[in-house]
Amino acid sequence: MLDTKYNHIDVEKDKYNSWKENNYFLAGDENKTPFCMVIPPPNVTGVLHIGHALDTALQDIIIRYKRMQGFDTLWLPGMDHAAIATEAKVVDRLKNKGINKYEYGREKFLEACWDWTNEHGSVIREQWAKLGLSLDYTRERFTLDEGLNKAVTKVFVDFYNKGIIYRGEKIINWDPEAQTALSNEEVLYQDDKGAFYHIKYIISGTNDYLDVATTRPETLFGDTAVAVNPDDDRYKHLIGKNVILPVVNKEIPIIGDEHADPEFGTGVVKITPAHDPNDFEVGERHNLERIVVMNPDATMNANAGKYEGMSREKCREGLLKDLEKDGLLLSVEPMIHSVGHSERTGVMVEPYLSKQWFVKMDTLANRVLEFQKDKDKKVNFVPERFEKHLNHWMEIQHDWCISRQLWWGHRIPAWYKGDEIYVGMDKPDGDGWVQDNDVLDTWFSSALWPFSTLGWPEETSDFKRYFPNDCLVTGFDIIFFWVARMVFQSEELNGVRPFKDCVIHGLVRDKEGRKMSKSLGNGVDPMDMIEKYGADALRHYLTTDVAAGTDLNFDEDKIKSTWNYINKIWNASRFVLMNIEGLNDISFENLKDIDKWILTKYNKIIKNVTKHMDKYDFNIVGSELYNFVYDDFCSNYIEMAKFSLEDKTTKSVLCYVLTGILKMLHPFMPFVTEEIYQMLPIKDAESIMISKYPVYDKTNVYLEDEIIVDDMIEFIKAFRNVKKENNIPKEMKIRFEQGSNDLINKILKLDECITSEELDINSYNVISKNIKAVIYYKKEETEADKQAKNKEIESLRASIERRKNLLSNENYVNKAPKDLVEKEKETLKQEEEKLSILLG
RNA sequence: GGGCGUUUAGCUCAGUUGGUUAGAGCACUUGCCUUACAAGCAAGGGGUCAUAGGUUCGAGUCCUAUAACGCCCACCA
Repeated sequence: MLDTKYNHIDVEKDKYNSWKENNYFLAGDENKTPFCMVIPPPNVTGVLHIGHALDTALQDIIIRYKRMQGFDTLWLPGMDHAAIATEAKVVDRLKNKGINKYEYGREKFLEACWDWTNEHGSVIREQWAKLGLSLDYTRERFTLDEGLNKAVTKVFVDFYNKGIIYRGEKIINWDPEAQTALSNEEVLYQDDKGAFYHIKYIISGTNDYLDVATTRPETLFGDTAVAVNPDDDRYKHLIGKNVILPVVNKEIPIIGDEHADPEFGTGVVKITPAHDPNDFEVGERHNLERIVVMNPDATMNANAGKYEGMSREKCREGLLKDLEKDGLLLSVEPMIHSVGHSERTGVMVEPYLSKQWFVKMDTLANRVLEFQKDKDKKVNFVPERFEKHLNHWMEIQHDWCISRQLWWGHRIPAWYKGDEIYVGMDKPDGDGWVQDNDVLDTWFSSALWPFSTLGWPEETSDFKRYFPNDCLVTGFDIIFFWVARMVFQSEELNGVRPFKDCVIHGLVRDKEGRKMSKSLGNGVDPMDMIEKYGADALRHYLTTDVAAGTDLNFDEDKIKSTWNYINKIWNASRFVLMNIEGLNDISFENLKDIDKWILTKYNKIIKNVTKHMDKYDFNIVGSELYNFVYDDFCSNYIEMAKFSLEDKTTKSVLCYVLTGILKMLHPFMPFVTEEIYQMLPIKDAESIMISKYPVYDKTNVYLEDEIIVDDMIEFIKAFRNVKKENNIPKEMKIRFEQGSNDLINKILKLDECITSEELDINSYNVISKNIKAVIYYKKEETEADKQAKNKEIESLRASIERRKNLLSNENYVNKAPKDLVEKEKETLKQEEEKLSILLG
């Protein structure tokens, strides 16, 4: 027998391993229709956070639902090597041991990375188990494993041969801390305090000057021109002349270029082609020299003259002083401007001229935009609005910088000998070839994840069976990083979308709505929550609290109340199990009104739940089931069934409906539902997770009987209300004028009422649709009672008035659905009757 | 500058194709240890659905404008 209290620790112990050992997580039943999802591979940098718990719980709900519906479900696990993130962690770890990465050497460093990966990988696997995720571990992959490495290399080589991947010298985002290039997505912009520094650039051979405004004076050493707009009347006569670059004292030309906006600043722009992407383009148009003035660590190089070796900040300070001394600093105008920072290290990103590898985006992106117009080819976003995010990103079409100056990752399959480049799967023949030192952006490999994990580029049976995937679940914050790239890669390499549906969820924030972060210390460890309330409560809370796609403000009190909900389910099950011992088959003979009533409600719930599960509307499913469990099943059916517990039909219905409830709840709360399922006397499977999901059965829908019991419930509620609101004493008598009912007597314990005529001093009417009764009791009507009665009469009159108006409105009667109008008429009739009784 | 989201009870949030009196949890009031559950049960209080217009017989829901807050993208010499 079950304990009186739900104990999540006991319930969740050992179940996961038994599921796993029984191979319930395994895919591959060829008799079934395949359904496949791949997990967004977590970084091996650390442990899972609450966002992972949400993300994976959603996926487990989908996969368990589909599995119970009879699909051959594959949910493929794996992890991401997370190039820059992991490398930073390992560098730190070595640093703590007094080891420098470069002195340590590439090979040994990579070994340290693998150690890290193995340690954290097993922690993550333990956490997946705690969460109850039904992942097929026989197919687990790692973005840096042999097969995926091969896939990545093949894509690189093929793309190079097709001209989609190229090597070029361009301005890229440089992280001076990690000392690597970054993609645009890895740069976060934030508003910083800065200033517009107005500097005097003397026009050669005159005493005149141009007022050049800049936010980055220290890049002055790389200036190779000054630009004005060719249509700017103030300056256009100067085009072709030279100015003297301050401090450096060399002549640079004044050029005319559209880039100079006459409306902005002074209308004069210094051009630094090696340190600004716009200037780079201007430089290309005018064939200007590119002078790099910084080292990779963002200290100034020899081109900065006496400032060589200083940090960019120190250089700026010194330079401004010198300019001021020479009278060349005209003014300093404070301003707020947004400055790019590295997503990973947080330092200010330096636009930096450098030779890198790029993916050419235009063709790839345009194909995605085309596919999204075709309903059979597009990725269906849930909620739909996120499709706009994808399309928008595709329209921007910045080429993707994919090389990273790191060691941990897929090494670029390019070899150099003098000016020669060779790109191929293996090292070229002959001596003197040196492989590119760099590795690829970690997202380059995860972009292939939906198919590389299934064996691609080999035509494996898994690939043929499970690709394209059916669904992918992830947060909106990585649509650009990951979803977008999977989509264009798959459409280029396979000619199809990588997955049919893409379910997007929001961020888990703290209670105040702030982003969780290390610096605020407001993060929540999902493992702590599991310890305190169980994975079932955590999963149900995270996946049903807010509407799809919106952020969730984490509130521990709500998990607590979810625990209470589970305790309710536990106790309802306890009651059912206590009363159905020995039941060995389900019999629906001689169904009573209440049996028909609950079966009808139950089937309606199945229909609704299935519909919303299919639309990934889990919060709606959650509240539908919650209301069904509390109101229909516990408060009403169980309470009414208590008077016919010897009846086999009652036992059958209790068992049948409870089983269905457990099954529909199972995807959300796998552990407790399994625990209870195992105790049922009648089961259709050895585990609930491989049992059959409930199906709507119209032969068990009885609309007439539903109305009868609904009416009884309404009456019972009204009776209790009247009794309480009017302070009616226990000594009373009740006389039914219509719809007298044994069950009502029992539930309201009316048989216990004293029936002496002496009580006949005061009376009160209780009516519902078809049940009418009068309560007689011995108590003088007080002033408060009278007032309450008057208040009720007033509100009834108002309601009748409103309804009469509505029904006399021809437009309403003609246009509104007929059954609705009928209902209104019915309600009006009742209200009028009630009023006349009240008025005596 | 462009786009998106949010605004509903004291707090956190639901609200499906427009349709009776707008829901839940927590908090609050009152009464109950009614042998499934006191971490519970029963009954109740609390909302001019951000504002202003419009469409409609009917608007929390659709349209237009405005405001506040949040997010994304672009630009920022």
